[in-house]
Amino acid sequence: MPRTYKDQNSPSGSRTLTDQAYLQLRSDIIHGELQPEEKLRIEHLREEYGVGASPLREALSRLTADGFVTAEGQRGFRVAPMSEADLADITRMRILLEKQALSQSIEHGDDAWESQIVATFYQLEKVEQSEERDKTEWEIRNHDFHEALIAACTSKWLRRFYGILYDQHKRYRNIALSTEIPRDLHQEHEELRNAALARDKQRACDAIEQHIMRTAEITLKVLREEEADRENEVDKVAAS
Amino acid sequence: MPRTYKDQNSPSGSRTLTDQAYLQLRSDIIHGELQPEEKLRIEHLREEYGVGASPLREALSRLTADGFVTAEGQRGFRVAPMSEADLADITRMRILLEKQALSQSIEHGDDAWESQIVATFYQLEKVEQSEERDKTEWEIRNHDFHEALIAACTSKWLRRFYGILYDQHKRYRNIALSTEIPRDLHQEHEELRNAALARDKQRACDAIEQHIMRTAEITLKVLREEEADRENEVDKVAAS
DNA sequence: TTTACAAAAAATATCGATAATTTTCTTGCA
DNA sequence: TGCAAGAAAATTATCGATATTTTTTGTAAA
Repeated sequence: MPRTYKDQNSPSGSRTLTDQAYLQLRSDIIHGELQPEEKLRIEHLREEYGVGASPLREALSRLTADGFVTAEGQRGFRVAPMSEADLADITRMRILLEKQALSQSIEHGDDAWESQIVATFYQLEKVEQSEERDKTEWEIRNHDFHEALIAACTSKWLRRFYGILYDQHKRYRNIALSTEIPRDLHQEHEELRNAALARDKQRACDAIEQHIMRTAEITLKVLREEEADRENEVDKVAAS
Repeated sequence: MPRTYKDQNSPSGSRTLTDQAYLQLRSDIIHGELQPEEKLRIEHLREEYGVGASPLREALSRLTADGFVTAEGQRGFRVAPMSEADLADITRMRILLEKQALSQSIEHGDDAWESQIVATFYQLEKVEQSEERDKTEWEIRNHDFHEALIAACTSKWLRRFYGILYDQHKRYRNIALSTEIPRDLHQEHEELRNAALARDKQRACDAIEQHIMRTAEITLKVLREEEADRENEVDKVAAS
C-alpha cells in the first residue's frame, strides 16, 4: 500500500514514505536533534515520524550509506559519531575534491557558468550583508554558490562524493554558525567569485582551500570549547 | 522474524537476509548476470533469491547508494547503466584517489606496511605466473595487493570512496579479464611494489596512473568490439 | 561484593496481505 | 491507421503480526 506525496523535487513528482523519513531523519541528525551515537529504535522512530518499520529501515539503510548512521546486524542503527579526526578527514577530502571540481569547471565553464556564479554570489551577498542573519537562508544560498562554482565539472562520481562530504560537513558547520567568532565570510566568497571569473585556477584553489580550512578551524575551536564545558559540568556533579 | 546466518566477516558474526541479498545481487550485477538497465522486479527477485520484499528493498536501496542500481519512486529499481563515459569518469576518479591514498601511505607506512606489500605481491605473482589463470583467485589477490599499497592511508572517507570506485570498476574489469589482449600485468604490479618499497611517491603515482589507465584502455577496446559485434547481429537480423 | 546463569522484557528483522500506483491491453472514434 | 480513454493486469510500497535475537533483570553461588 504505497503512500506518496506530490513533490516538486523528485523526477516522478512524488515522494514515498521512505523518502520522507530519509529526509526528515537526515535533517534531524544534521541539526543535532538526534545526537551522535544515539540509538535509533524502530518502534520509537515509528511513533516520532509516523512511518512504519519497513520504510524506516529503508531510510536508515540509505542514511548508513551516506555516513549519517551506523548499522549492525541484529543490533539495529545508531547515529554516526562525530569527532575532531572525522572533521579533519572531511576537511581534507573536501579540499581535494572541491579543488578538482573547481579546476575542471574553470577549464570547461562557459558564459552561462559565469553568469550563475554572479547570480548566486549576489544572492549570498544579500544575506551576508543584512542585519539579521537568517542561517537557514544563508545555508541554502551558500550551497547554491558552491554548486555554481563547480557546475561545469562533468564527473558524476566526483559530484556524488563531493555532495556526500558537503552534507557531512553540514553537521559540523551548524556548530560553527552558532558562534560569534569574527570572520569575513563575505570577503572569502568574493575572492572565490573573483578568482573563478578571472579563470585563475591556482588562485581559486588557494581561495577554496583557505575558505574550507577556516571553517574547520572555527568549528574545531567551538567543539573544543563545548568539550571543556561538558567536562566542567562533570566536575561539578562529582564535587557535589 | 529475523533470519540470520553465522558469517565470519561481519562484526557480530551474523548476517541478515538483507546482507545476503545485497551481496548476491551485487555480485550478479558485477558479473553481468543482471544486465545494465535491466528492470529489477521485486516479485521476480523474491523467487530468484528466496528473500521477501522488505529485505530485498533494503538491499536494493543500499545498492542504489553504491551506484549499482537506480531507483525511481513508484517505478521500482533498475540495474545501473554502463558506458564509456562512466568508465572514463571512474578511471579518472580512481587515479585521483588512489594516488592520494598511495602518497599518504608512502609517507606514513611502517615496516608492517611494507611487509604486507611484499606478502600480497608474492601471492599475486604466484597466480599471475601460473599456467592456469584463475580469475577469481586473481581478483582476490589483486584486491589484497592494492589494499596493502594504501593500507597506511588513515582517511576513512578516502577509503570509503576508493572502495566504491574499486567495486564499480570491477564491473568493467570483468570485461577486460575475459580478453586475450597482451599485457604484462605482472611487470606493472612489480613496478608498483618497487616504487612503494623505495618510498618514491612520484614514481609510485606514475606507476598507478599508468596501471589504471592501461586497464581502462583495454576495457574500452573490448567494449567497442562488443558494441560492433552487437551491431553486426542487428544488421544480420535486418537482412534476413 | 562479584560472577554466572536463567527468565523476562525489549528490540530486531522478516513475512504475507493489501491499498495505491503504474503499465499494458482493449475498444471506440476520427 | 493513429490516437484517446477506460479497464484489466501487473507492480510497487507499506502495514501489522510474529519468530528470532539481544538486552535487562533477578536470583543463586562463591
